[in-house]
Amino acid sequence: MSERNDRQEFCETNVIHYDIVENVREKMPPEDPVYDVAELFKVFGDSTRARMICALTVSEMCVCDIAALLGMTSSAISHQLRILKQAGLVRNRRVGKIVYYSLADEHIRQLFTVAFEHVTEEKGGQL
Amino acid sequence: MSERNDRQEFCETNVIHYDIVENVREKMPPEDPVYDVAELFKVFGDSTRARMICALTVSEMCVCDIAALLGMTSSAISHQLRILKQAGLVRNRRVGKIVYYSLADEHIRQLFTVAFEHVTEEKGGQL
DNA sequence: TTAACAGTTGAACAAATGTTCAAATGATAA
DNA sequence: TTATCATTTGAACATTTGTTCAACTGTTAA
Repeated sequence: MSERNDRQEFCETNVIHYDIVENVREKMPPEDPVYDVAELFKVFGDSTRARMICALTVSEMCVCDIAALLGMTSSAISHQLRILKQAGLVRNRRVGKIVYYSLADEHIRQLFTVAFEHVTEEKGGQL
Repeated sequence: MSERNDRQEFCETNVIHYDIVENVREKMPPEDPVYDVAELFKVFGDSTRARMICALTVSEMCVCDIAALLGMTSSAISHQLRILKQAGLVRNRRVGKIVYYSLADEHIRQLFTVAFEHVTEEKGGQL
């Protein structure tokens, strides 16, 4: 996590395009939410967690079932579920010994949908 | 990156809800795109890169200016721009000594917009 | 040619991350 | 109670990752 950085090299002291830098500084979104967004994407940015989220998009599932579906140990899944829970992305409910997990927010589906559109369009980027 | 995993513990051999697991297995998106999506999110999931993308949302910028704006060295920025370039998220054009970078795709803005909505709504998640 | 400088690159290093393993909970059923 | 089992947890480990530093391109201008 990059915090403040006072280290200054060469190039940094004399900005080339002062007007552009100031313009962007004014108009770009405030710092804190950007860090939160990065944090959110970081949680999505692991293939195991991404697969778990895709699975939970279809149906509520217990730890054991997710582990079976993805071919991993319950321990590994549980660790990742904890991360998803802390990020507020999943909810859970307990029924006896079994804990069912489900998606906590509709934004998640939306983000994955747009991301899927992006990766399935074969490099047809528009300027 | 989690590849295949043949390791089986206890819980994995006897799936609790066979019907649910099979249902999800059928309906969840195919494997490969999910890995691509995770890869995309991983690129977004670093605060430096996220800040760079937010800056480029406002205006095209050169390496030096981005470094000045974010208070980092050009080297660090250049390394990250390479990652963004490889992911197909930024384009660049050279004008003399200066290299200008800009966003390559409209999906990026869209993804960040939705992500911002998510993080700014203070935990008001709907079921 | 030479000097200056924007940008890139590779090696090195510290910090963060995901999985495994073993042990511990917590709930059910005998 | 005891045994069983789904789940959680913490420590350990290997791997990945971001930044720094120094050296190197490539372009401009003297």
